[in-house]
Amino acid sequence: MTRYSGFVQVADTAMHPPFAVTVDLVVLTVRDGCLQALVVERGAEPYSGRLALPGGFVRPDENLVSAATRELAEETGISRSAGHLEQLATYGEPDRDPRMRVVSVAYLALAPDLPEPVAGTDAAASRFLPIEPLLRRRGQLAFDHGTILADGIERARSKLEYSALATAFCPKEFTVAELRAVYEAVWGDELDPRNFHRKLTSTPGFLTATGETTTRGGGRPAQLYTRGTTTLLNPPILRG
Amino acid sequence: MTRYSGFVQVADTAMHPPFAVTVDLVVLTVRDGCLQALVVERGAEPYSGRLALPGGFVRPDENLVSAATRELAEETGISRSAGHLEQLATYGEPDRDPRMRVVSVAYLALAPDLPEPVAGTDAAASRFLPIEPLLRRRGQLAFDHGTILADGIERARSKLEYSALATAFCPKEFTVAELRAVYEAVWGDELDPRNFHRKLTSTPGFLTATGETTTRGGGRPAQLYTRGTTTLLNPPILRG
DNA sequence: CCAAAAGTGTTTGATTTACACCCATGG
DNA sequence: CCATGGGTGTAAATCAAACACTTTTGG
Repeated sequence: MTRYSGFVQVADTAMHPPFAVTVDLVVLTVRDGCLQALVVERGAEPYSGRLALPGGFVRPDENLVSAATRELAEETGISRSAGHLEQLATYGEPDRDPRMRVVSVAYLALAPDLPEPVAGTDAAASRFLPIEPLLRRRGQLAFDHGTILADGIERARSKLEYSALATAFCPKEFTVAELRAVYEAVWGDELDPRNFHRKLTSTPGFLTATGETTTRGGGRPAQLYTRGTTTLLNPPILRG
Repeated sequence: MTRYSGFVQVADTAMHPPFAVTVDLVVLTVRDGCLQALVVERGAEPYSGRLALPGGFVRPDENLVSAATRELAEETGISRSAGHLEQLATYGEPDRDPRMRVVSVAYLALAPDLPEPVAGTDAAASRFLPIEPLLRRRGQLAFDHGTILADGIERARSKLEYSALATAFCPKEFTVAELRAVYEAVWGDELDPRNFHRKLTSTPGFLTATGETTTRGGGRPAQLYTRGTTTLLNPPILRG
């Protein structure tokens, strides 16, 4: 099988081996009290029928973030403005795709719980699944996507500890208890509601009170907040 | 100017735009009490005569770490075993190289202070320069290497805070004072020698005493240590 | 009024900081 | 014996965990 047919010819006459470049996405959300990841079922060879991460080829005149943003919108309907998007890592083992030499730039996206992937688009084939079974069977995922998924989850967990990233899983306005539920879902640990509340509200610039309250959790009305300007949390929520 | 002459033809008949893939290296060391970065002077267009980061094309059957390791050895004589090497980020703006579409995977390397780059090799053209002037004139660097360098330094600083990475700047055996000098060089801050000593020696598994002592710092002989097995430091050296 | 969740105050123990002090060497 | 840096002890200040207690809603 011909892996690729030639070399890229550039103007200075040097010859460089050609690569295809893709972006792959680890999209995480918190749903039903647990951390879930977005997967698609592959419809074509190789790995037809297997679960894979959403992603696709980078276009000739598109930068990497744009490609990731575009794929995210195409496959989930999530716009860049909600949630959070950051580069994760790049994967380039020569045999990671049996067809040809593909280097994949992986992105990590954190999104609030959405109604459902938008039907009638590519997103129809995509769905959120709890990460525990996915990680246990990571070898079943297409390509090296099991590794990419594990790396993305590890990154998300470690960044949540000492940054305001958890708010990316919440809707625009949220209560302290909703934010706490995110932390508890990500680690499985229980946190003391009272100390958690004090810690976050006493960090200046971390949360911005809207002045509105809600009773959607039951009980006494809770203050609604939006993300503040401070992104770093020092010391972190969980201590090792 | 022809940016590239064609498309990569793969066996399944799909056509994908061809990219060249390179690795670029941010190599840091502590020398003369300050953080320094390895740069080379470019000998060819584009950016001839400008300072650039060491790096080069990824070969057809080579993975990304191997390419980074190879370039590091070729340009500095540093072997993988000394120091530390990790992936930093990937840069893929369509116009970052005027010749063609190049995606560059950047690696961050931390190395102990070496005698000198090995002469008679590619390394002859490379040298360590203090990071302050380089960062001030980051716009002068070839391609987007100013951005890559800044990202690498930021990553190194933030990882040093809460991990054992600082030992990568030290020779195999080192004293607590030598390790403290690394932290002081990286941030410019002064740290209390006594509390610093207590903190590191009381973290189990962080440092391994060799039993040997040295008087190379003057004064009372200091215990020599090697890196321990524990990589994480919690809480970190510097508090925000 | 009761249950449920939000939010505050206070106690206790751990951690950090600052700095006094002793130790072991070279000159 | 003195200067130099290595290393230990300790008290005061700060911070975090645990939990009793008050507040404000819905039913």
